[in-house]
Amino acid sequence: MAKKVVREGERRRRRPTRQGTVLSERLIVETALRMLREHGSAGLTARRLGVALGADPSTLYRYFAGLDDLTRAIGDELMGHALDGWRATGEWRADLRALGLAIHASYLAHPQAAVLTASRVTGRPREIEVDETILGILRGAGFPDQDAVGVYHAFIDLSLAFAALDAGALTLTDQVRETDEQMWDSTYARLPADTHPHIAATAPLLAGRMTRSAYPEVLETLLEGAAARLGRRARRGG
Amino acid sequence: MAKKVVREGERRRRRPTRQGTVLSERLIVETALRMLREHGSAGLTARRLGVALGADPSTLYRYFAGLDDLTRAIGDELMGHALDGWRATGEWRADLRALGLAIHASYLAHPQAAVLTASRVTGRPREIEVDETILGILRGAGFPDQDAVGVYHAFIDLSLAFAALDAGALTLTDQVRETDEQMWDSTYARLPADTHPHIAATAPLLAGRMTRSAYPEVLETLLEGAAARLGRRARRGG
DNA sequence: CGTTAAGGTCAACGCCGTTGGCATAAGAAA
DNA sequence: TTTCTTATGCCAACGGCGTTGACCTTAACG
Repeated sequence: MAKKVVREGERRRRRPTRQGTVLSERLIVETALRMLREHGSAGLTARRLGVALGADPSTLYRYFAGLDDLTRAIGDELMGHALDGWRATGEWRADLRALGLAIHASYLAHPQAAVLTASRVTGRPREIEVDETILGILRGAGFPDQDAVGVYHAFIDLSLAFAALDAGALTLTDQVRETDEQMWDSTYARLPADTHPHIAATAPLLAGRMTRSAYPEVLETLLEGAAARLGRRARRGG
Repeated sequence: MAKKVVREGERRRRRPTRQGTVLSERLIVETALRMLREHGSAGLTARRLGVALGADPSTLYRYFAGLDDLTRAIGDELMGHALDGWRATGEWRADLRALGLAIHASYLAHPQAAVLTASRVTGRPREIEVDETILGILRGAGFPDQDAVGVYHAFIDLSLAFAALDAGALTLTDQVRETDEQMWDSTYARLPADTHPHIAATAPLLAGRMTRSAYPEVLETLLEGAAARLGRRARRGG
């Protein structure tokens, strides 16, 4: 077996597989992401990944301690994507909004991966970079450390939580998702007004709204709250 | 095979299994919840559930179309638990806060189930009951339908999203979770101040905060925002 | 150029969800 | 009470899974 995983930096011998591919951590993660996108989260298996790479499944254990370890690497890759598509403007509220939406979008672009990784602390480079960036924005905006950490915590968990929730909906098979979405028309819209007056009264509004994400609005509310706190503190002359 | 699932209401013959248990949808769901709690989400398999019930695994297919179907039923059960431990007071903000925390707590009490079900629209009775309740609170508080639906959407998705996120952390095996939590001490606290000044400056605050949920604070922020909107509308004399 | 061990392959283990076929006893009908 | 039907249980099997240990092969270092 793979007694021990060699870290990417210390890897020396790059021996091609029988089918000729030269493996690397990066190649494996990218291939896994592609498979997730194309075949869904149930579509990523060690065996299939092996076939896609042109390598024996057990070879993966030379690079990752197990699928769980691979999962962390995938999560970090998503964080990296988010950061790559973001630029600082110096205006804290706009920057946080943009970064939050970028993280959300990056995860939703790979829903299967998002579901697997959103609740993990990877401690890998790109994740750390994101955290440093957020804290920098907040402290730069004048939030005292205590508040900065509070807003950071709310911000990152909110973003990941919605990423996972919204991604979860996307990972369902087409058929199941359709069933879920039609629930608003088929079940909720037909509840009689005498037993469920409030749902009945708002059914059309619900059907129009519940199939898209509440994340942008909630994020805006959070930023609004943070701005208010910052304002109060400034006015108090803290 | 189980050609067709008989719905609970139409079930007639209650034949005991070889080992003497008399099955029912309810018994199966409760047993599944207990297994999830005791053995983790990887611990719930059709075979093990069969053993726990004293029945052949394939018998489950007489009650549920598959594990996915069982999953929905489990999710609805969690919603039921939340609602059972909640009482209305008539003060909308307190009521929503309590209900949100009850939902969050109910899901966290069964993290493995929460992860499986949080992003599903089950369309089952208890879920519908929760939705009707929330909409009732908001409309009763004077929110016009458009706003009520908006706040409802943010509220329920926020609560489920955090339930899933926080539950996700709890579903990790003890060893993995410890690794994740220690990350704040082992990795983040040791980042040098010259490369990661903001993390370095706030490391102790981070370590103290990141291992608990941000949900209560974020929920409060959301309610604050909703109250503000309601106040503005009232002052405008809407 | 010889040695070493990294990094491949192979075969096997014990799980998994699900299905088709079959047996049997619960409850309706007589 | 007996008979009949069929709901509901059981069994055996399928193909797939993650992971492991033993074994080969060859790239790279001295």
